[in-house]
Amino acid sequence: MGKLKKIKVHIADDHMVLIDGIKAVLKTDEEIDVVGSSLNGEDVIEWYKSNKSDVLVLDINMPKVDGIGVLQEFSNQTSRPRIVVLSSYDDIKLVKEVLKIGADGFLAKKCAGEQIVQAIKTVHNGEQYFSEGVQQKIVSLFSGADNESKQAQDGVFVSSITDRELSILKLIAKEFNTKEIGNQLHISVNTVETHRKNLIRKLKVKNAVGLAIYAHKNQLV
Amino acid sequence: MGKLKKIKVHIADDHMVLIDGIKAVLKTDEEIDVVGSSLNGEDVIEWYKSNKSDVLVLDINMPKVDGIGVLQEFSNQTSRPRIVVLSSYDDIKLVKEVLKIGADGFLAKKCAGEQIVQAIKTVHNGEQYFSEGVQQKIVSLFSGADNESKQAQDGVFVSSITDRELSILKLIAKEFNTKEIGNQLHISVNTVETHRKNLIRKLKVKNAVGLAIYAHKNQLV
DNA sequence: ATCGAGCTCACGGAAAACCGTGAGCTAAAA
DNA sequence: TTTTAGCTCACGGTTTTCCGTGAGCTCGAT
Repeated sequence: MGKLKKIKVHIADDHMVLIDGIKAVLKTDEEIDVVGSSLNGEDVIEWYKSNKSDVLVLDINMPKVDGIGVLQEFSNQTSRPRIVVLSSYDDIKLVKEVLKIGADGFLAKKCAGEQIVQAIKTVHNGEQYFSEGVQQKIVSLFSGADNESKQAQDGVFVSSITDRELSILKLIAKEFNTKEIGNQLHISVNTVETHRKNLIRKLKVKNAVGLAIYAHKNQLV
Repeated sequence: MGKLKKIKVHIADDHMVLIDGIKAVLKTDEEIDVVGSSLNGEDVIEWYKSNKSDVLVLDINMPKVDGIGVLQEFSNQTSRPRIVVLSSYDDIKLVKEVLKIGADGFLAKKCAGEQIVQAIKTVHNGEQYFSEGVQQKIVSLFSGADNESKQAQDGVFVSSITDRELSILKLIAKEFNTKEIGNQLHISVNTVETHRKNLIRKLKVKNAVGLAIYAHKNQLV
């Protein structure tokens, strides 16, 4: 029992049912030890100020500070845990985003419980781990013919939206209209319309409803 | 071991991680036995054609047939399991909806794992179970002064939307505009606008974006 | 048999969203 | 230092949404 140096894991998810569930699953594995858990991003950051773990299982959709925020917090720290992102959606855009800011693995929640064990061990071993559907999507992106692959990237990898656009996107997804957004941000309605226009183009949706849906799917609200 | 007649439980959720997690949690309880699980509503209905359980833990947001659909399927059956609805959102409107069509309990996913054990035992015992936040909301609705309570009900309990309105709502949430919806349903754009108007009024939102958000929050898509 | 709920449709006007296009400013990157 | 990316704003025209109001039809409940 004292022989193995267990992998210390911290779990962050706003659904306590899921945390308790994952804990119960991981308890069956001898190499893994759950040393902490958090219900929101703020608590995660707080926890790591006075504790440390080898791996962090991180949900994207959390109150206060979300998974993205936590990743950004860790991004300029030298000593940080390996991070497995947990998400309801296996959205390739989201995968790209979180990889860019320091995630080591990506696990869709639809995966079997056993996979989370595998994911933790894999990232702890210094490799990257992706659940099946994600893996396939990534591969298919780079397996296309040369001329097609560039277009495919244009189509799938969104030219990332700017900070300002993100603000507008969030407000649109909160049911505010152009005039109200302009007032809140102290900018002209014309400017808001320009941003909305660019968002619609970049995110390849048809209208404000599409933007709101995108925002909700990507847990921006 | 053979002494206790265990409570047979079936779990339905589209996230296998959650199923495996709940299974692991329930395994620690001597009175409960997980006898099956499903990843979508169709499988749930299929399973119960040749099996039975005492309690069904049912997620609302599932592909193919969602939790609502499963409840409706059970609603006119004599022999059906007690049902605990599991949902990401502790939306009082949703609670009212599922209770009306036969749910026995309502558990928000943010609850602790232990609560699911309690919920299963409670509904199996013939009582209703609600997680804390939901309980509070229900109580607060009926604890108000007489003159206020009626208004409060008007505000919180939505005058339920009709089947046709639901169809339109779903299509709006899929980014279709009025003309497209009219074509798909073979009705006039005027009619679609009427339905949309009534939806905006009934759901107390400001515009189509609000409708889309409502639809997504309530997992109608 | 009457009543109400649900679905259908129409019309007209106001408001908001949508679209293209062009352009000035600033700060950071090449 | 030149260039680029991001934020800002304007304008005119088209399309869509929003809103009130009224009305006919059907079906099931009272």
